[in-house]
Amino acid sequence: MEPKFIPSQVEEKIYKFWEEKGYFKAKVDKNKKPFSIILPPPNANADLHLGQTMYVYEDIMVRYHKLLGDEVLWLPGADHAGFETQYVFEKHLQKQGKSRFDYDRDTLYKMIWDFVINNKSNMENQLKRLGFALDWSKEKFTLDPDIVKIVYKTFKKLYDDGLVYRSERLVNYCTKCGTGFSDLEVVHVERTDPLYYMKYGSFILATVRPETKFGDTAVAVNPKDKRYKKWVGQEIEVEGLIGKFRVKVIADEAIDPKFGTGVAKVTPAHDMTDFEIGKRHDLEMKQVIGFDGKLTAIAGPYAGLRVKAAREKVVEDMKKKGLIDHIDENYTHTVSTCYKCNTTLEPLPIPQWYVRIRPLADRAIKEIKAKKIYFLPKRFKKMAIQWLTNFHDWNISRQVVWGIRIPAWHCIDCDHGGIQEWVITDGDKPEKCTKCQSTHLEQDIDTFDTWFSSAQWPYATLLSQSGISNFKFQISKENSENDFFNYFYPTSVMETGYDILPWWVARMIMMGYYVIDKPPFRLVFLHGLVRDKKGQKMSKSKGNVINPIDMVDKYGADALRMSLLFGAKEGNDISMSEEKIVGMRNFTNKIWNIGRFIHLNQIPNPNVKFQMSNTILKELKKEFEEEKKAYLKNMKNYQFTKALDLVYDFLWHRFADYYIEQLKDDLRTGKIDVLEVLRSVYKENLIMLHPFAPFVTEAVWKVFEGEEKSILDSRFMIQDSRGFIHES
RNA sequence: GGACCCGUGGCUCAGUUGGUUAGAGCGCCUCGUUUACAUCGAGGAGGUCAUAGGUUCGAGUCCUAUCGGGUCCACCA
Repeated sequence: MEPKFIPSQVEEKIYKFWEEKGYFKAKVDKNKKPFSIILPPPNANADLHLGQTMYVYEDIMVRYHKLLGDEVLWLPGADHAGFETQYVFEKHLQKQGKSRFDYDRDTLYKMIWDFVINNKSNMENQLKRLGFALDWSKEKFTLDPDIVKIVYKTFKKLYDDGLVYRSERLVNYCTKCGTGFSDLEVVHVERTDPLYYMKYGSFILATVRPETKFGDTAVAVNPKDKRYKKWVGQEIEVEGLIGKFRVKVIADEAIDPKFGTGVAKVTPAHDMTDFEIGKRHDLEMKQVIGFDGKLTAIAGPYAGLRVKAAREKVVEDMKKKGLIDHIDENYTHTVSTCYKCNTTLEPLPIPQWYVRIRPLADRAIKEIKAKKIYFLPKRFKKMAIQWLTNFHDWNISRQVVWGIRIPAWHCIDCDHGGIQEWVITDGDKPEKCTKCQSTHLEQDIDTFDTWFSSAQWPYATLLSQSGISNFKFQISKENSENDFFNYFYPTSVMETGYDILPWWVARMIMMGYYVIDKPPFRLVFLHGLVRDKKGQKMSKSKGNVINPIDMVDKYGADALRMSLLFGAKEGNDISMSEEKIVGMRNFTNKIWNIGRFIHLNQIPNPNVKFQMSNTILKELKKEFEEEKKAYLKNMKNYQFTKALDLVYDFLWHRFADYYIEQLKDDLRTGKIDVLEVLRSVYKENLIMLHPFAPFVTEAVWKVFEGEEKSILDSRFMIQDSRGFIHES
């Protein structure tokens, strides 16, 4: 044995050994208890970041359950990450002086496909470098044909059940990224903008968006506002920049009499509230801002200007005409921005597909309250319910090429008074329009929100394992012919960062119950965010990012893994620093050297007699039993940090610093009882440590037991109250 | 406007149903290297547990308020 543990010499060899010997492969074994986790699928085109190394919690659970003797499935996957990936790819194109508009849809899709597939193995290799005991034979990609098929079927079922509908309401649209979003992707930013009090016919009213006035189709006041009562129902004439125009005065509860002058212009095409008012009063929609972020022809001479420039010009011209009463320069309000590029989002009228959320969310809330799904830490249960309670209908259409195209076709021939007839299938192009039998059908150009497919990930991945030809997609029924699915679904644990609770976890619960009538998982275990050593968020711009693979190269996977747990509580944010990883590297070396010392001295002297009466040995055995008991209790309760802490402290500061020092001479003189106790206590500690530090424990194990042996064949031996030792 | 988290030695954090002299890692100080490990060992300094009340025989731990830091949500033009 080397005097130091050198991870780079053993890690890859050991991982390959595990894979080749099938230690990570799961199969249906009804004599064993199943334990299953679906890995949150990392973005296929991106490198792993430190946040994703937190999935080490899953590896800990997985290996722990293997050592308990359970049948374990940890299923890997990759996410096509629609909009995210397209965004990255566009940056990529920009560097070459190109843009996505230089290519047609199919070409662009093919290019992104190649880009992603080329990068996908990166992410996979990085998961392997971390030692994750994933069953690679079951890996899925969100764009695998069988997964796509399941996504289509889910969509069709939702549609058939009336839970998907098409609506022309306003969507938060990013004119730079060229797509609309769901509520969750909108980032609200506080901003100080001028509030313009402008002369508007007989009124003065306040607005931050004078450039949208060309789309005004009413003026609204609160019905209880006495000041303006007499005007309600009348039409007023307004002197505008492009001539006089007439609008109705309407009364609506949405108007706050205390805001501004209590009068508001109503622009149904560009403001969420105004849109609702417009619906209530049957107002016309005039779109002033186009999808390119420029004003439309309606704006007359201002057409073609971008929003910001248009606003400045409009204000300037209004000032000249004396239409600005005064300006409040210190008005603070919140503005919706794009989470990706920070551009101010425009509410624009685009037809999109929506999921009717209430029935799905209510079911999820009911089941969570009935404790069908548990949360750790407990506080996230409350958060999940709060989220599910506040969800609005979910816009699942994205104006993005990279993704699963929505299986909806509309008929070109029968345009019923502007309302399109849609035919939804589970993927195949329909033969003809159901209304007019026309064969002129055109597919929706939009793709699904990535989260729509990820929401189905647990059941989609497991259903697909039986092969696309014979999977059964039955609602509210047992998938009785799919053993694999029935054995591992519901999965045992969903472990992920708390930051995607609403985006992903809540939606998986909704979809899992809706499609399978069972929870997708029994327990939600949420980990915290990785921060730098000062507790600040890691970001490229701050330059405080730690690349996990660099750390693995330098200190070994075990060190990195343990540094993610050490001194942190499950679910809390964790401060990371290279110093911390160094500390854990030192521990892996300590583990190695304890083994080395025992190994070097394991030559029993036949002339020395057994001395089981040795009091230090008795003490050691007693302390070890206590350690192990506490360890198992903590592991069972998902208190992994505590379990690691226990072994760290025992092995280093008790076993090595105290007991070995005390027994050193006895060991060297070849006392077999001392050797055996030290050996067995040490080996049991290796097993306990294995979920945390799989490589060094396996490496030492092989030195002790032989190259072909694996610590993964070990089982926790538990002594019950009557003193019998058996597998747990 | 609503919700959540945090405030413990220089730094980053543990402290699970309230109970002996409040812990760890790193940092710092002193000492130690003939044969497992200097990626080591022995020893040490250092904390009014944010503040003020309250419950209790007893509170870092429960309750209330205040201050300070962070996060998330929210269609007031």
